[in-house]
Amino acid sequence: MGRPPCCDKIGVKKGPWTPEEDIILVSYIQEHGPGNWRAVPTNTGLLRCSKSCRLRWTNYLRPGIKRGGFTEHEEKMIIHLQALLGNRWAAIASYLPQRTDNDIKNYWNTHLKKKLGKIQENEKSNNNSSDISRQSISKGQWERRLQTDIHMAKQALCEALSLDKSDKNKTSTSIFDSNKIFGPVPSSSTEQANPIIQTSTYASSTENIARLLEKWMKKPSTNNSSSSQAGSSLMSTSSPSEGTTFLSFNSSNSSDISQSIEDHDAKFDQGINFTTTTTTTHENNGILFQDERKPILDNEMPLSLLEKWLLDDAAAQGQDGDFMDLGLEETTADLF
DNA sequence: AACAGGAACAACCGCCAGAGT
DNA sequence: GACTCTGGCGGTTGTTCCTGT
Repeated sequence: MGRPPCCDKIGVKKGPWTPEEDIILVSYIQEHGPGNWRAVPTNTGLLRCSKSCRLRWTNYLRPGIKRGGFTEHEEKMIIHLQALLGNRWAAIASYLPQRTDNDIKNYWNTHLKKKLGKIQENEKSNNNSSDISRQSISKGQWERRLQTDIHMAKQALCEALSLDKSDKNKTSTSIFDSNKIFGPVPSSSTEQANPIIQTSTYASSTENIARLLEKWMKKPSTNNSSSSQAGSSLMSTSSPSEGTTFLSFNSSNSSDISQSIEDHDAKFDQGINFTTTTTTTHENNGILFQDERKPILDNEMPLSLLEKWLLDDAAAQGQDGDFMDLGLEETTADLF
């Protein structure tokens, strides 16, 4: 009946990981690859539960993680994505390939939330009612636009897949669930206008968000990604195994590592996709590592496009401004 | 130099959906 | 179909570091 327990709670070590534990874990994953976390503690002798091993790997040891201060560019992306997606840190992190959801969550809670709070207080104290009303109007506009585009996307997909229209009445078989991805939509007349949104389920992957948003993109971006400082920040961390595509227990090869980051970022900026499990041919002290950077899925727009959309005031709106002109621009503008 | 308070971040906790048996 | 576990996620906590007094 069922699976055996992943670990017994007795004798499980808690608290900060030691460098020795990190090395053991990295060595094991290097040999067997990530996954099957249940087997990790038993096979490595680590007195950690499988969950702890997984978290340590995904949040700290995984190659390609960028640590250190967030750039202004990343801050803006997080703020916009948070406004759009809510506290769906994993979804937000999928658009910041070198950041973990935990990192983004922490950064939001410790930095950005406070910043935004202060700004909102300032706005309140200024009692700028006209701005507030304009914000709410703009927000309604982009929500409607969002729903409309979801609707259109669903229709297009239904046509493409030749779905039976009767499926629209079945919540379990419909395709999109805007509530799941975008959070509950405020009650408004748009619910009637787009009833499908209420009753659908979503394919539950962030690339779908990108697909939905793709039509808002007007032109390919030439933006530089936010990762230009990845190399320095990566190597400045204390963990012996931190790095990018390739891990090294000594950091003597930092120039190679930095170069590797830059190479990847260059591809990133050019919109060239690479996948989660791309095995690199780079060798460092005879050790091969798999590239575990977050995937750019086949149907996902290049990150830079999304960044362009997020950061370019005019990218997704007309001169009047209808989508991103939701007060956030004003709000976030004060931040920087 | 010592202390207090706040900031930053790593890690844990609890919940949930999906999958294995 | 029921039960149990895994993996993922978001929220929260605990510890360490930093800064001001």
